[in-house]
Amino acid sequence: MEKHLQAHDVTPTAQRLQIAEVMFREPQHLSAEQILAFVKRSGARVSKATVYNTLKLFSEKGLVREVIVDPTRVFYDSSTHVHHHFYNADTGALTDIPSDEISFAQLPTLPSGIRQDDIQVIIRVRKDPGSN
Amino acid sequence: MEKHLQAHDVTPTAQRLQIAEVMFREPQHLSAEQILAFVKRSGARVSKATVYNTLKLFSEKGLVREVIVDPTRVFYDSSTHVHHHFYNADTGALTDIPSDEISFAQLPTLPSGIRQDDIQVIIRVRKDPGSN
DNA sequence: CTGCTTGCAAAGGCTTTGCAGAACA
DNA sequence: TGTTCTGCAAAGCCTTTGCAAGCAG
Repeated sequence: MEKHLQAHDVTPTAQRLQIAEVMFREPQHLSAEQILAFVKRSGARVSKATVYNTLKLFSEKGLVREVIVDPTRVFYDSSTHVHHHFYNADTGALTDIPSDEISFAQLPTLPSGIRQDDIQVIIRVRKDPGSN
Repeated sequence: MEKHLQAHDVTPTAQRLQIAEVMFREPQHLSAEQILAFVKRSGARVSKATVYNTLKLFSEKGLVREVIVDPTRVFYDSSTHVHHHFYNADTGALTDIPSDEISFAQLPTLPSGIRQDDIQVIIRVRKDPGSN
């Protein structure tokens, strides 16, 4: 884990390692709040500010990916490879779309001088009212 | 315009018409703040709360579409048909991807009891550092 | 009258910031 | 010793809410 951070040019401190531990123990999507709770639950002492600082640093360094899908909070995705999401508007749950279930026939060309940073497909779903 | 609101089951009040006027005079993406500024600039008296209430109502009634792409604010899109966006992370500008430039080869099947609410492709772009 | 709408100000929730102390090289 | 990192509390920003006054049918 220490090597993983260093490989991304992130100095591994105790707090960063604890946050990384939570994020990378399995592929998942967590809000800052949830990450803070998990880290504290594991017995560590980390402040909210450090969680935010660290997540920002991680996303700049390519360790995690920000998922902007809920106007009230940012989710951090521990999988950085390109993949897409279902967002359940009823429950707030964010789940991966299996990569073999979605693909593009055509993608746009970018204006010159512009680089693609990320592509995200978000399929917003909710409970079918007819199935109640 | 009045008919347009009524057709979507929205009682046309003075404030709602003024907001609709701004939103629908051309296809565009605006934040609540920007909409408030435009409405005021046009000489009307509308409160911030009413702008928020109205945009929420409009999006519930399918008159506008919320675009969640910037963690700090919601954009409202006056085009409600399915289409996708470039988001310029440097400038905050949101622009449409021409619909003939993007298409899917495959889309996922949804779990039963779940209905698709919306699908959005967001291509986040930024200035190419190599082109400076 | 009765219910919906508006507006002001206050409250709320997430995130950032200022700054002093701690940790590290 | 100098730089980076951490943490607390306060500040900031966008958005929502409470509630009284206004309006419409």
